[in-house]
Amino acid sequence: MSEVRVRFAPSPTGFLHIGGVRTALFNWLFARRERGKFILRIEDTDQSRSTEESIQAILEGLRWVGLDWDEGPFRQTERIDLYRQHAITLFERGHAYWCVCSAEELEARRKEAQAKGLAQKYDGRCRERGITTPGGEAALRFKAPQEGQTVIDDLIKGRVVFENILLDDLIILRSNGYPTYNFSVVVDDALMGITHVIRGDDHLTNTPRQIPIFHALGYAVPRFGHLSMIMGSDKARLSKRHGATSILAYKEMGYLPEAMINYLVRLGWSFGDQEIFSVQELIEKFTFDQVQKSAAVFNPDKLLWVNAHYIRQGEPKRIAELLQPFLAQAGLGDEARAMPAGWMERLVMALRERSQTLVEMAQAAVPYLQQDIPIEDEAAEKFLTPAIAPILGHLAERLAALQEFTKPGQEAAFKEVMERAGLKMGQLAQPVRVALTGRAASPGIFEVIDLLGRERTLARLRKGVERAKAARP
RNA sequence: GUCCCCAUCGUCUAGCCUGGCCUAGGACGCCGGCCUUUCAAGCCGGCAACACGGGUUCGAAUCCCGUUGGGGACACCA
Repeated sequence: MSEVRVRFAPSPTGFLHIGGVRTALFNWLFARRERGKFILRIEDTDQSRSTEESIQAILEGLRWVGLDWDEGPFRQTERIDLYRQHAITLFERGHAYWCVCSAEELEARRKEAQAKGLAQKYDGRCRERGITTPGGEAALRFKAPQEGQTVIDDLIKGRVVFENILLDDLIILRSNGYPTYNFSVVVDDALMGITHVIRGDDHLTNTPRQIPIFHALGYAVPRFGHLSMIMGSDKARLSKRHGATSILAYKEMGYLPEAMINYLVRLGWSFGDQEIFSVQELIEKFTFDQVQKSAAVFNPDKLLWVNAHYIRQGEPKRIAELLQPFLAQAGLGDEARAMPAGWMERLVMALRERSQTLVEMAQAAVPYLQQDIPIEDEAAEKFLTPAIAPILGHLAERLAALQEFTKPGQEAAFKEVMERAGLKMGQLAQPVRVALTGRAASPGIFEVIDLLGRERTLARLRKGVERAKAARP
């Protein structure tokens, strides 16, 4: 049984987007499950549009989501000679011919054909010219078969049949000596021993163009699997118009890589009713026959839910580490680092049930890290009233008098103050919450006290008393 | 225009291959409730779909044909 070899072959003409990551993920999962190889190949033969920056963004994006590759990254621009050699071989064997039609002529003919409602296909006028050594600019065209059918037994779509009469004589070598996509892919897939070509749906019609090239070159044809596209809420193909589509943008928005993986895999693949999968589980369970044939709409709300799930379930220590850059961005990096060991983990445990992203968590962390906190007007108006001032003052006294500043003592203090004032927990806790955090919503009040510690708790409580006294009745 | 792919709640999907167990299940979101020191989380409940039309069959979400709708491809881009 030969080894499974799959590849992810992005073109570096922009950032790595969500759809690309999903394609890479399905390839990677299949490779890992089959104990095969996952190969990374950069298709940068478009000189004018490829950038080094894009290449780096692709590598960084893949690393972030944990899709490690076994071979590569190979770059097609470093393999140009290989393509030329193969192209010449094809010419020598009579499978290709020189074409001297200019790009302008071709464009004009194409437009004319379109206007007349005819097939937009090369008319083959250079096919029989038998040019052996082109004088000026010339491109090499592949002689596509014009009879019979090309059948694909697709891993996902099933049997797909194309009539060869529809096949165009594709240019395989441009007049500038560079190979075109449909040719370099075939040469690389063949030479790299790719056994399964798993790629986007948009390549399905390229497949019947590529298969004859494999044949002409005398190489084995790999198996193909075409994944459906991911669309935006307007059912149009996902693009910049739909907001963040770069995988790294999600990192910056505070999403966890495992959440991205989990969400993306469920976009088109399923395992019964299960929603949450660890990567290990995915490797064990992933199969192509559970991959959906139809396109899927990207749903940001569900991604958010998955992310919140992983924030809640994650190791507090790790979440705390991942949170650090977001705190730094909020100007609280130094404060966070100054906290005693284990404190950040307690903070994470207190905030994780209320944070859907790390950005949200960083915002929620402000009252516990910042020295002076603003008190939201609406919250103060509602809860820091003159009537509550003496009661808060009393609570501050009781807390200050505690021998040990621990939860049982704090609870006793609250209880005593409540009884004396004839208040219920909610009536006391809300004003305290506003005084301590400046907000009307927060983790449990004793968790807040624990995070703030004795000094800050007492200071903020006293400050709250002043604010309450000064409030309009 | 030509060719190709696709079609279950608003969205992701189970079920379809191997018709009856489907008065179509789960998840996100939404609505209501419970819990409760707030907000969440959690739990319980609700709303909501087999695109349409023919066939095949005792019986079709499931098989076949057509229609409609959506997507993709038709470059010296990838």
